[in-house]
Amino acid sequence: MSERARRPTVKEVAVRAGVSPMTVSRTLSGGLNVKPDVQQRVMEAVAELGYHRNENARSIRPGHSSGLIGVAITNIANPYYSTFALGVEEEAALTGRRILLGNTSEDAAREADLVGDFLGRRVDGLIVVPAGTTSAHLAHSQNQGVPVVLASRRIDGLAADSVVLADDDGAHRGTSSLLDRGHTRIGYLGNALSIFTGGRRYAGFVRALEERGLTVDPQLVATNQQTVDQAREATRTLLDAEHPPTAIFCANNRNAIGALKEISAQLGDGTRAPADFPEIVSFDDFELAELSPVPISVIDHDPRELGRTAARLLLDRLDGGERETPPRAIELPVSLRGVR
Amino acid sequence: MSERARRPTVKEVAVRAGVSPMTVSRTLSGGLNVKPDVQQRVMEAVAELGYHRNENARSIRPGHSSGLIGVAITNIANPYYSTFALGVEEEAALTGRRILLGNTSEDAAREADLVGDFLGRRVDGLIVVPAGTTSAHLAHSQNQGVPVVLASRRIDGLAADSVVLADDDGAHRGTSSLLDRGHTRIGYLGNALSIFTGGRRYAGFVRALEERGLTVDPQLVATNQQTVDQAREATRTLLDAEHPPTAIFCANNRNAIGALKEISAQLGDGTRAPADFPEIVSFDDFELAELSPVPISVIDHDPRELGRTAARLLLDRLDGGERETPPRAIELPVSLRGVR
DNA sequence: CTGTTAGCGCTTTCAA
DNA sequence: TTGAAAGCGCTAACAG
Repeated sequence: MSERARRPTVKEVAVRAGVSPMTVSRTLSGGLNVKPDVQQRVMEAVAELGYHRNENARSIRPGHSSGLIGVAITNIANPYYSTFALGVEEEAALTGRRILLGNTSEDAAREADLVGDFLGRRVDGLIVVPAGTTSAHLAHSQNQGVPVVLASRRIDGLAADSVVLADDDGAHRGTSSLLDRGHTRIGYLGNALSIFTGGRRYAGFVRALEERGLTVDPQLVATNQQTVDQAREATRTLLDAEHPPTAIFCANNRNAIGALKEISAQLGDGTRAPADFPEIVSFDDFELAELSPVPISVIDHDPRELGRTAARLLLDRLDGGERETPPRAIELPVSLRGVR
Repeated sequence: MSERARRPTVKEVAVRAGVSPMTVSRTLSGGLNVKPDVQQRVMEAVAELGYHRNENARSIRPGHSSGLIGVAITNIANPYYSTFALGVEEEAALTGRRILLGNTSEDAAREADLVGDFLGRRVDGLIVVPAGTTSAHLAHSQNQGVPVVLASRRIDGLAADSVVLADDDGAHRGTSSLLDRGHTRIGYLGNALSIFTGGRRYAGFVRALEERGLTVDPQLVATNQQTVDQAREATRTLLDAEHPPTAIFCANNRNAIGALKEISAQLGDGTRAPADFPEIVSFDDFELAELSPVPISVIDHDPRELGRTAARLLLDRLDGGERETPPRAIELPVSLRGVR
């Protein structure tokens, strides 16, 4: 590809500038105690050779860190998480740090692998949307002085900083708003109850019903949809039931979108009107919710801010005085918003 | 956070296992020429200490590489690019490599910074959705033996592998389909023509019109929308014109979504029917397109596959025999699909 | 089968 | 203001 397919080192820069490697190093770290004209020469050599300090070599020296933050996400392709990642990236970039990104596909074993790999790469810290409920790998990271921040989901028994949403409150308010509008048969579509958000949102849903003296009809509850297609399938089952719900609470955007797709498809045959279909409440806003053929409200929150907050918690531990403080558990508020 | 906030090294593992560092190293690299029982002891020490090889230290040794791929994307939060990133991540993970992710926000200077940083971290290669038309930083990367793959957009004058979409063909087919249905006043919403995809898609649009003896009406063309809100604004202008278009070609999902949002909002006042609004063709499929109040077709393609292809091109250079072959330019086909 | 030596690229410490 | 030495964690190459 080129005559010189090697990356220059301090030594080469030094030779070219006619100085010692130390002078190059000093110049590159601010130029303290280096004569201006020498600095000049060094910088020229750097430019001519296209030299970049080897950060990996630097990071193995005592005291130095890698400037890397490991981010383990369950599904990068979900706009919610990718926006989250953007928030992390932005905040990390402010401190000159970079993001090492890994996708866990909601698989705890993969997550553990990933964390091990991240530790091997000497990340300064970890931001994790945990896929499982085991925390050995994360506790291990902390034991080695690599702080962990949990985002969106917490893990019982792991003393780590965390940012989560007001899942219970949001689900409660969303469900209550449906009850206020007179609904009594309310369906529930969500991810597994064993997942932190799944369990909490379901709890809020149930609490709202029980406050009004209603009990949950198991026929109307489906809680294992991870993808839009699965959600759509579950919606079909709900709609085809003998007594279909008049409203559906969707615990996340995957499920809400699946529901809308199914409703829209069934409307397509022209035999029924939008009023024949349940109204929707979705935990998570999403693009084009306003095109819904049925009334929809969303429990809104800002994934980017979630990412920023997670990053700030971590950076506090790394750069701030928060080395040894007890874990902080932040719960970000959500807001209920009628979309149509 | 813990008593032992230090990361163990080979040496400590060696001491604990009662062997030399070399034996630890050998055991960890497959155990060739190490007695099984010694391996056993080493692995126990590794587990007890929670040891992870320092990849940064390994990577500075001659011949060894960092196992990192730098990915520079213009906007991670765009579902299109995050799905692209997923494709890259998946393919990279197959070779044990990780993704170093940076967001350029469509800013060429930031991209150059990012690339410099990536080189400093000794990435094995770079996958870039270029934000600008300058390529010095990328050529520089290649000169140092760090291959570059361009995705979605190419840069004139840079001899690098690339995967792009059949932009011209897709836009041509989409526009032609509108013409086939009798439209003659077709609006155009897109990103800047100076952006690779923007220019190519516009060219396909124009070509389709000209083939039918039509010329472009500048009043109906808006080409500087980067965000959904900007697209919505541009749509309003188009719809409010004296002779609004009867169809709109949207050059990407941001613009299509903005158009749908504006149309949906204007429908909300109840004074007009869907038939009063233009039909849409969108380059890029997107979630919930089928909820469109007006007929819509999409020019469909798979961003995940784009990511995978980009990664494969890069990995070929890294692991395969493709070190010195001339650049390969791949153009992925797209398909026109009526959504509603 | 195992250990010693040396050196990757860099920078802290010490000496000049 | 500059340089030489030493060592960060790791592992080829060479002994044994």
